[in-house]
Amino acid sequence: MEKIKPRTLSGFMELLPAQQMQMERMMQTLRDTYALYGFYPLDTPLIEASEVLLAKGGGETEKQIYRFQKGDSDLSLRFDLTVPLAKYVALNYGQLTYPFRRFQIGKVYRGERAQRGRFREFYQADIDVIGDGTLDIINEAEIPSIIYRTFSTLGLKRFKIRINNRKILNGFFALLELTEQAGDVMRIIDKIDKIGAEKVRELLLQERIAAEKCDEILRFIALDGGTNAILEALNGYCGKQGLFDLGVQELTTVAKYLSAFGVPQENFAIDLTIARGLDYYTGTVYETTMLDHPEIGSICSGGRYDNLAEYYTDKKLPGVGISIGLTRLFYVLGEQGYLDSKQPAAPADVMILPMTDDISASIALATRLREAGIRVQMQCEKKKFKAKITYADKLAIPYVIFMGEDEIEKNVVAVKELATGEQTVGTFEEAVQRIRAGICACAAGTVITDRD
RNA sequence: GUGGGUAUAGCUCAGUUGGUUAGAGCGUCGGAUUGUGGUUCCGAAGGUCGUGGGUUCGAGACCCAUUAUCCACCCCA
Repeated sequence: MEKIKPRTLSGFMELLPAQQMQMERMMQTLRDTYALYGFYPLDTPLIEASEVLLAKGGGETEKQIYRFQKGDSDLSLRFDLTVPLAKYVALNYGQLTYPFRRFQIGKVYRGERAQRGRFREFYQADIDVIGDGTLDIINEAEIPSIIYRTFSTLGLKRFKIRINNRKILNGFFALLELTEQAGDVMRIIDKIDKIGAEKVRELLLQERIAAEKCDEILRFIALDGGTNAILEALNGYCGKQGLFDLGVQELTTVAKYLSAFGVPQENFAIDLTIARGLDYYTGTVYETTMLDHPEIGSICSGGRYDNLAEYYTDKKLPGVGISIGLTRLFYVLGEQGYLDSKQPAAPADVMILPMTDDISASIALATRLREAGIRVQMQCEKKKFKAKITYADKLAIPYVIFMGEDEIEKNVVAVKELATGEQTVGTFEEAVQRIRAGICACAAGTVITDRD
């Protein structure tokens, strides 16, 4: 019979078992960290009615969405977690308590061309806080502190959360009478890291923006010298434009509370070039990059939006949130050699190797070990001894317990640590103790090995 | 959507200006070694060279088409 060649679609990440273990650990770290800040977990369908997902209409998302027909239904795969959140909140408005804090880790789909670090199916890990009518600015400082803790817990050190406020940019553009082109200008200046100031100037000129205004913009977004210096310089521009002044005030507050939340100076910075392409952000915007790998681009971004669910309800629902591109982050970390290989990603702590025809004693032992919280795998295939122990070795299972006639008769447990070859024979309790000690020694928190 | 590259064993790849029977490393399986793995040694299996057509006495190689895939742009996590 002709075989069909197995293949995985381009842009879809599929991992081998050991890598998947690392991915799962990373996800668990995110869940645990988010939970520390009092967020509800949320899960929503991968598929939604197209009219719901595309309520906003137009633009890139419409081109990139996976859309299909099933019977008479027009359906689409979600392309982010924010739109489903908006739908969810609008739908369950009356049953939620505000501010509503939720986190969601899930796959999203974008039908664009795959490339390095760019996937068509990928995980996003989102947190958002949604207010009913109002939402305090303090949330905009808390969010980056969660990013900080998340990345720190993962084991990353050399990253920077860059912050800006759209009101400042919009206000500034208004001062230059560029309100009409604000969206285009933002998209262009957002690229400055990648293409440089000269190119940005060219692109701005192409938008038919006067040369002196281009220079004004470039001079403004280049403001630098640390948080305090930038805030001071921004104050110099105040008093001419209401929105601008409000933005400066917000940014000042966010910067102040960021420190209070314990984010170290070296891990955040005000950066007026951060604009974010998406046009629904209205205030604070975030972008997080790895200092040693700026070419990767943003690994986490988000911001403040004033009207989450405007396409579904008249209720005003302001929010602030961030999204970590988990698949890209994982891919990039793996490629850069950051993923911790010292921690073997074993599916079990111990493998029992029965050597008798009747394996009842081995089963009983496995059950007792599992009750003690130890992950156990039994190797009961009819294979040679060598094959069985090789199996444990390949899976990086650290301990093997031999259950032969001698051990059963004397009611002892023979534990061998594969890495050292050291083998001990003792009571069940001694075995548990030894295995537990071994697991603890290598199971401390982090997933990533960062370089200082 | 635009531009460029690649397609040979399960994986990574080599294959000379077109010339007999298409190779290596890794992996897999068997053996040395039936209650002690990793190393070593010996052996084996595994390929209609992406697909279709063309040029030629002769094509894995050259040409055309097609599909897949990668990289970059657009846009984004």
